[in-house]
Amino acid sequence: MKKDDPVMNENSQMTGSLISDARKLVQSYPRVPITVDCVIFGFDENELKILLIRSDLEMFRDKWSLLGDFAGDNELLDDAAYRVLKERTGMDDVYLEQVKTFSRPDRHPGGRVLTVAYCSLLNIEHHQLKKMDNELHWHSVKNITDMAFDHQEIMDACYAWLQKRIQEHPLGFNLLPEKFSLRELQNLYEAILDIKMDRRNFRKKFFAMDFLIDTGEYEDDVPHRPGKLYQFDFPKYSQTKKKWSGIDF
Amino acid sequence: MKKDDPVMNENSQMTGSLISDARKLVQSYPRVPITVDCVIFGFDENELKILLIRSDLEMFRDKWSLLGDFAGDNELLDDAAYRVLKERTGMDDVYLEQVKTFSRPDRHPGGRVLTVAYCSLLNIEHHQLKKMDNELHWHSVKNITDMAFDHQEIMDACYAWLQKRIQEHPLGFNLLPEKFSLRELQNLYEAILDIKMDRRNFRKKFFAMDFLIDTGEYEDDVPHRPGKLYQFDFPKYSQTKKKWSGIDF
DNA sequence: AAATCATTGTGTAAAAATAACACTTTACAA
DNA sequence: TTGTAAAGTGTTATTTTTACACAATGATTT
Repeated sequence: MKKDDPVMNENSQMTGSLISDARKLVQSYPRVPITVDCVIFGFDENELKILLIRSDLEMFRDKWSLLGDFAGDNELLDDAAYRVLKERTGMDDVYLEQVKTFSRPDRHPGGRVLTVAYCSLLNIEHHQLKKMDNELHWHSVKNITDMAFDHQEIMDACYAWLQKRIQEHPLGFNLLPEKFSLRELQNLYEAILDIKMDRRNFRKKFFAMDFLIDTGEYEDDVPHRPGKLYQFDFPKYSQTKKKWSGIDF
Repeated sequence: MKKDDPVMNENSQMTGSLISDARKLVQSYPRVPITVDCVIFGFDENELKILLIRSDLEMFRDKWSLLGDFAGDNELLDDAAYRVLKERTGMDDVYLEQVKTFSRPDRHPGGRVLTVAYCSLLNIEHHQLKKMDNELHWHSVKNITDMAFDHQEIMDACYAWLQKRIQEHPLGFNLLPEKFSLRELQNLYEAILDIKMDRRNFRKKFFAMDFLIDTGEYEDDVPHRPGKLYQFDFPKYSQTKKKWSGIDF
């Protein structure tokens, strides 16, 4: 690839000569095992939760692990992450986004494994823990310790990503039921951002955005005055392309 | 890894059994060639530029390519990206950040190659194009067509990333000389965001942030009243941890 | 030396967004 | 019927953002 590269070979790029056999070039590259790891967030009892499984590695015997798997041959990373989600939660159509790739050579005890972290948000109520998977549990994000591999670092990165992202994009709704009260929505933001917000200003803000549809329905099962239930108007939102412009460090 | 996985093997995870040989497990994973690709931005003549090289693949004979290389065995991806930068630009200490990983199986004609995109910002004046690399050129971001591989997509992703990032973090200064005038700074923002800004408000904004150090020096070589030169106070900035909180879709 | 030119540098007022803050209403439970 | 817990609602002060115009400066030209 460059003149002084020790691993240079006949297929490497050289000024002035073109490579005709792309396949041969690619075959000369080192190959690395790739996994995807999903940081699956849920929201329950006013706490942000994350879905973890006990590590299946002897050396991480009592540690918790993100849900992941290797990427299959010719499998898109997004597809691999969806596959993991489907296998573990039984859910389709889950919010999923790539966050960051981690490459520390010593991050896996079995040798170099590169992992691509995904952040996923789902409604915890739609998800039935499989009985067979009794090592699969929801954990309060605040109480997590003892994670396998570099999964703490990955989780931290995804959590920070979520905190930022939720303020600029309407993804939080994926953590709630389709119909939700404003109180639930505010609890969600307060839990994720770990701050308290003024209830009146919070409502004003969301009503002003004008993406909440009043369903006409009310909360049920609450031991006090029930609140109205709303839906987020995703179609309207996606038509409304917002211009972003405001420098602020 | 899961009960119904067709590629399951003796090392796969199974409920209730622990894997003792991590190395063997990892060896069972498919391996993929990994590259890094650097989207190197520069700023010159009030335009945002990107550093490209002619593709060395026969089939992309007349196309432009990002600067990249495969990741070496046990090489951190960040290190690989720094290495590419150093080799191509001769520069150290360049701003660099991972943006996104691209995995389309058909993105490389030589077979599956995963690439991790990095965004890099440098002061174009500090960089001398090597004579030997006469296929290495700065291109105005607005005029780029005919890129090899999926490099247009990668560039677009990095450009969008930059537009967003520059509004929230002080990275733009990496594109300017150490000492710069407010006019240069504004031109930079206007070029990157592709908008016009009010000069007075722009100044007010930056002065209010209070991270600009007045060097006491003035522009030179301008055919009109010279502007003051400023430096960005990175140390002060990094001590000032800003709290981010404002929902806005 | 004077005039011209291009750009720097500066302030204010109106508008919009945000933050602070308290009481009445409602449904359920006792 | 009363008590309780949360829903629902409006105003004011503060801050931030926007819009907008003219005098000062240094270099260049005449």
